[in-house]
Amino acid sequence: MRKQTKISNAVIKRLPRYRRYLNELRKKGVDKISSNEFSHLTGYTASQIRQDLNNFGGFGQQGYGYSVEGLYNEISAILGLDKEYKLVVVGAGRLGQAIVNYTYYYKSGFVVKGIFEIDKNIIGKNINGVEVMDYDNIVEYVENEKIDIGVICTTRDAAQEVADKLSFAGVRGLWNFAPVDIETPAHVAVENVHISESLHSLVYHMNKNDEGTEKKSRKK
Amino acid sequence: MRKQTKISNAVIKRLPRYRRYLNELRKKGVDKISSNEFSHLTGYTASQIRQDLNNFGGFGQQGYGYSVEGLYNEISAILGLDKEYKLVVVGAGRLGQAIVNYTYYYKSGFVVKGIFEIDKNIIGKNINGVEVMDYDNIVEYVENEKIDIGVICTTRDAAQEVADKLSFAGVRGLWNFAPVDIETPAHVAVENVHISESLHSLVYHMNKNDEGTEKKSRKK
DNA sequence: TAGATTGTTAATCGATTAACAATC
DNA sequence: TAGATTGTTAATCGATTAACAATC
Repeated sequence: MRKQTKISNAVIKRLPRYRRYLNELRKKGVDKISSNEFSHLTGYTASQIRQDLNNFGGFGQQGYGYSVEGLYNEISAILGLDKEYKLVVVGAGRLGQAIVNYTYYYKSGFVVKGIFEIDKNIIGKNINGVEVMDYDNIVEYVENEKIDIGVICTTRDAAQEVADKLSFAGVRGLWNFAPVDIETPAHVAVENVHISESLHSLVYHMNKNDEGTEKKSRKK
Repeated sequence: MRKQTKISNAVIKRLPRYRRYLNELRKKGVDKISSNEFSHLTGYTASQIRQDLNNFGGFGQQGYGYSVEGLYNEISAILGLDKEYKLVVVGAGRLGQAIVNYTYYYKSGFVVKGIFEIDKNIIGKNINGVEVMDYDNIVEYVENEKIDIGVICTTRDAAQEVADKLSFAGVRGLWNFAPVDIETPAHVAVENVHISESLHSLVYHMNKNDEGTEKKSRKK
């Protein structure tokens, strides 16, 4: 069904970014864009944009460009963002709460069905309209509610065990925020988000910027 | 001073990961490791590990391997994680709170000095021991306290303006969580963290996993 | 010393960019 | 039609892997 079976991950990582810019154009009422204009906007070369898109099909029209709305929809479909996904969050700490909140506001298509906790003091409470439930009941819940994605907002030490439980219960994907690399069976996709690593790389670039410019670094 | 002036970003992005694994080894009391053993642990090839490290110097010893503690310290120094950084967070919503919390627990070397808000109802409160201050006073504060890093936890629409203000006030780096790509002057480093993009890529891989396996996807 | 493992050069692989014919 | 811009092939560039001599 696909033109090629193997599409490189570098390409996949660019699609959400293309989509984000297309969404903004769409909201501004722009209805067509050329790869060249899109290049200026996104910072990717026109060649790369066309190359990337043509992994999935010819979405443009020669002499005209791409339909903003059309391309937005195509990319959404490629990523699977034209469907709805049910999530559970494990861990009701500030990070878990932020994710619930974030998903609630920004992400149509993603519905947080429940938050699971081991702390009995929090169980039964309500975060942004989502019930905090007992972690002991998570397997049953995930099975019954046919949950698609588990979001891991636990400590590092608990994360792999939670991942195993969720995989066993039948989730199709894990979105992990604990600072470990989670391992999953082949049929369960996983995305390990290491927020602190981006901070480390920021610090590296900060210090590199300053190299040899110590004198003029801070005005006043 | 550096062996090469230009080290590729791909290399830099791997360093925090190396460092994380080294830290775990260190805590377990392991004191030496070969590139081959480290390869099994991290998933990178031994060749790549040695290649990466030799961008910065010869940290190993032939016939022996690398000192875990020593390499951990070297990588920390390369990244600049042997110094302290003062941060301010802009936006005291759940995301801002989560970052304060996160930084508080996980990240020695990063001190959140203040959180800035426009909402008068929140100003004056206290989050994890950090005072919520009036956004109107941010430039003065950043200048006086010599803040290194600004963390942007605002809405998309406010983000660039906040970035401009912080850059003007003299921060050396911006860690941006708003769903836009922030632009900064050349002397201000920036890391745009797009959490939702990792969710999109997770969804792609989830659906790809399921392709042609619809029949056997969910047991029971 | 012999064995092990690094540091480093050379070979391969993959991803990006350039070029241009196809076509709207 | 002429002009513009895509889709796609070919060329280039960079990053990863393999190989091995240096050396602890």
